[in-house]
Amino acid sequence: MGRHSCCYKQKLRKGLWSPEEDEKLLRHITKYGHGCWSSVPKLAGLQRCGKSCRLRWINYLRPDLKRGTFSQQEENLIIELHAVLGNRWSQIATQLPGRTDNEIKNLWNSCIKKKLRQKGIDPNTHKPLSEVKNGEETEKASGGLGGSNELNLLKAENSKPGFAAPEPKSKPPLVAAEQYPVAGSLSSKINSNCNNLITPTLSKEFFIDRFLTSMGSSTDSGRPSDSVGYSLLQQLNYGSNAGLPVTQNPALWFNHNCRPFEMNSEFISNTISNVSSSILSATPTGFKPSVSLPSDNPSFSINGVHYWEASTSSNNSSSSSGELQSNSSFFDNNAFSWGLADCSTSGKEAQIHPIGGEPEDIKWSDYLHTTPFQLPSSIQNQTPQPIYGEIKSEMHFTIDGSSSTTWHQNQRQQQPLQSSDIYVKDFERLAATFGHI
DNA sequence: AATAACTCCAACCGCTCGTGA
DNA sequence: CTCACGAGCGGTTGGAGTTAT
Repeated sequence: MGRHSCCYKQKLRKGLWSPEEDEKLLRHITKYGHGCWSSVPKLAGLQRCGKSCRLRWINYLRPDLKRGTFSQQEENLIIELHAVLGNRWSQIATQLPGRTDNEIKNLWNSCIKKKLRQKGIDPNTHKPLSEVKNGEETEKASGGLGGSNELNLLKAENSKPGFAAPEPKSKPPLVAAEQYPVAGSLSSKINSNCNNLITPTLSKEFFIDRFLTSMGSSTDSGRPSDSVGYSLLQQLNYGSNAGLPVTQNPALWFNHNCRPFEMNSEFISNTISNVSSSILSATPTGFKPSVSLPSDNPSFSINGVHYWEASTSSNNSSSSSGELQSNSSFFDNNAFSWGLADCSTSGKEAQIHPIGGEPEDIKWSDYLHTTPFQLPSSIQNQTPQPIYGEIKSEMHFTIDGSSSTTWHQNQRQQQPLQSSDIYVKDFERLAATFGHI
């Protein structure tokens, strides 16, 4: 394919961006917005292609970027999301406000992968390495689909007319419950639920895949694609294993595109408002299917089917499948610490440490259980910094380029935002994602 | 001190998808 | 329907910085 057409027209600069270029791009976008990216370099007076400008803006200049090293919690979230989403970096990035897909991808490739391998976990499949090896041998021996009954069944099922196979860009890996207690509980739960609802033979990967595919199509139609929604599915406990009145008709749960409840942002947001003790104090209106969410009633209904909301027990992530699940987000459950070394430290300094206990380790449950009017005082008192001032203060460059060395050093010494600032942004993003801002 | 090896990450490349003519 | 174009995504690379020898 070669260079993009725009790059042929004139000799365009490549490589690292200079402070002057950053300044030009920042100034232009601040003033006019980016509009059509291909016209940005021309209008901003840059010898770059639009694509390069876009990338620079998204990955570096954008004002809402969180800078600095990834927290342990962020790392854990990435691992967990990767277990579910695979290499869908952009989707993973949507769950880490202020982080870019590129940043996450780099972290994964340079750091997390290595750590997982050291822990004996295959980063691609999230299974124990020994198991993966055995699996590969089995696959070689059987030839093709690895001799998996689930996969063979899936193959057979997919060959039926009108039963389109999921075709994700990159197939989400299997989730090893024993490795990731929380993610494992997710998949086993959806597996359990799907098995009960549809057929005991279809694999959990199949449903996860299909669900993710449908979530992907949500993105396509302008709605947020969101694994929080996915987690909420789990938390909703809409399966028969809880002794709930569920239909045996799978179509009510997954349509042929496997879009549960025609889940949309309104649904998710209202679900959150229920699950999180009315974080957004929203009255559910105008979404379908109907979800009635009386705030003072520990139950809710979807399409007329009534469900009971379990009491929150954030400490028990290993509750048996027969119990009502915690209604807190699975992100709450920090029981899934693998004791990975902190990426922010060098190999020498790397230490195994548990998650939690750090002041900045605010939990998703803190989002969900804190209304916008009841934010922690540290957050309430936080005065948002002027976004562009923030960028400039970090750059410290001069127009004449005389301090480019300093500028480059500063690039490497990006200071993390105040955690409370970060979480305010996180909260805003969460709310925005779910359509309440 | 020199330099080889390694790490990290910004940026590029190739591709797909969506949209409008 | 087809084509052209732009946006966006994920994989890969190049180079700057760091560490080891």
